[in-house]
This record gives sequence, C-alpha cells and structure tokens, in this order.
Amino acid sequence: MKRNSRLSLALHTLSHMAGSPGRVRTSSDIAEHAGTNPVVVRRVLGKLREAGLLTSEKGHAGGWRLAREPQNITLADVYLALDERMVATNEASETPACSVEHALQERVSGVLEEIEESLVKRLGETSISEVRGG
Amino acid sequence: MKRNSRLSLALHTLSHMAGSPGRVRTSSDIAEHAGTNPVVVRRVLGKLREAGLLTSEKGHAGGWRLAREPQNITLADVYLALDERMVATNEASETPACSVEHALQERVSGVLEEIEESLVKRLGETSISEVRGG
DNA sequence: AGTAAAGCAACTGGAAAAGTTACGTATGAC
DNA sequence: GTCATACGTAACTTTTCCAGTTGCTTTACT
Ligand code: FES
Ligand code: FES
Repeated sequence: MKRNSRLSLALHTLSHMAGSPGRVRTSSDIAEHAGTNPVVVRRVLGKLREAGLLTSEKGHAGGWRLAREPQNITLADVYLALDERMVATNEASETPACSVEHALQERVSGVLEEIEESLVKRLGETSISEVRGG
Repeated sequence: MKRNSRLSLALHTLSHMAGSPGRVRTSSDIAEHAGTNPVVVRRVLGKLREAGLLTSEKGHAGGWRLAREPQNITLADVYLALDERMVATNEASETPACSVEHALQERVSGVLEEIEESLVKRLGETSISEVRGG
C-alpha cells in the first residue's frame, strides 16, 4: 500500500460500513476488500475504536461494527482519531537555536496551527454517510 | 538531520542572510551553520535559485547571495520554491475504485486543495526580513 | 473441545530522504 | 598559465518511516 494510507483505509472502510450500519465485518473481510492485511486493518480500526467510532468483538461471530449512526461520524472524527496531522508540523528542533530561528519557528508553527484548525473544521462539515450519497 | 527539513533549512538560511543582504556565503559556511552538508545545502538552495530567490557564483570568492530585497521574499515564495506540498495530497489511487471511494477522494481532495491554498496565502503575508524582527 | 475472531509484540522489507563521496566545471588570485 | 576555491551533479550509502508479515495469546461462540 502507498504511504500515509491509514486515513484512506479508515475512510474507505467507514464509508463502506455506512452502507449497511449494524452489520458486523471481520478484519479479514475488510482487509480483502481494501487490498491489505488483517493486522494492518486492526491497527487502524483500533484507533477508531479508541475514539469511540467503532466497536469490536472477539470470538466467533465477532468483528467490527459502527458505534454510532453514520450521520454522526464526520471526516474530522476519523482524521482526529488517527493522530496523524496532515499539516506537517516541524516540531521543536532539538537544539533550541538562536532568536532568529526561534522567531521563525513561532511564525511558521502559528500559521500551521491555524491551517490545521481550519482543515479539521472543513472536514467536520461532511459525514461518512454523506460521502456515499446517503 | 530530521525528516522534511528542507523547508527549515531554506527558511533558516534565508532569514540568516536577510540580516546582511548582499553578503556572499559559501555552501560550506551555510552547511556548518545549519549543521548539515554542503551538498545538501546546494541541493536546497538550488531550488531557491531556480525560483529566482538566490543567485550563485562559481569559483574563487563565489557563493550564494539574495537575488532580491529580503522584504520582497515571503515565506510563501520559499515554500513554493521547494516543490513539496505540506498538505499531504492523497493523490489519485492506482485503481480507479468504486463510486464510494471516488466520491471520498473528491471530497477530501477538494478540502485539501482549499487548505493548501490558504496556507500559501497565509505564508505570503510574512517576509523573511519580518521574521528576524527587521 | 474446537473454531474463529480480535489483540499484541516482534520482525521483515521497501521506499524516501538525508548524508556522503567523487569528479567535473567555472572563476578569480597570483 | 597555474592553482585554489566554489558551485553542479551524479552515484552511492545510511537512516528512518511504515506497511506488511508472522506467531502467539486471549476471548467467545458452537
Ligand atoms: S542559528 Fe541563528 S540564524 Fe542560524
Ligand atoms: S466501498 Fe470499497 S471499493 Fe467501493
């Protein structure tokens, strides 16, 4: 799979599940559908479970299920659940650096935070059920 | 050096140079100052030269110099010169995919493009001379 | 008991980026 | 004219990040 694909995998899977909410799916099924590996699926969906978007059950007839109405799960929820930040934050450099570099960091970080915020806001305007035309 | 450091290196160097514009610096000096390698510096600054932000001269007493007044070089100029895009665009997936996935791509890509645009706009509001309190 | 699922930890492999080495080319000093 | 110096570039090496994989454990249903 390609780089930074966790978000793609998560969104794809949730959108798919939004089609028949309540239905249980195994990580193997999901992996096959998404062209990847069950363990990778569990890793990603595990994050979504921690965020309260999904539930999982072990054992026979276990699997994954939406924890909420698909209308109540936004793209931002998914984005935030995987704690990647798309707007690459060049986080505090190891060496504190001089005043010039410090000022630079401040300025750039400030802008990036703003941008990140507006990204989340925009993503929050769409639910996973809307995406599939539902 | 850490990942995705090209922008950091470029901004740091230009901000530094904005302190005494007109002065020539060698890639060795810059590399030493930034804690990296002259070849890496030349790679990064080469991009800035292509974008018309810097000039370089070979030979004895050669080196790098700002091509414009530091007031006329914005953070956006630098960002765009290195053609990385910070807002990770999950570009068209190899397999065209079904309608659900397609709709998803459309939606997300649209938002990301918007965000990228506003990032550049915001970065364009600050010049490298402002950053150093000049 | 047996089977099927998630959970988890550790290892493997490939790709991207930084870093390095080596050599060519241009330019000013002498 | 020669030499030192600096950029330009290509090729190679090293590092780092992640997806992918394997193997084992735990849980729950039949
Ligand atoms: S460390 Fe201050 S300008 Fe470079
Ligand atoms: S929902 Fe997965 S390919 Fe269409």
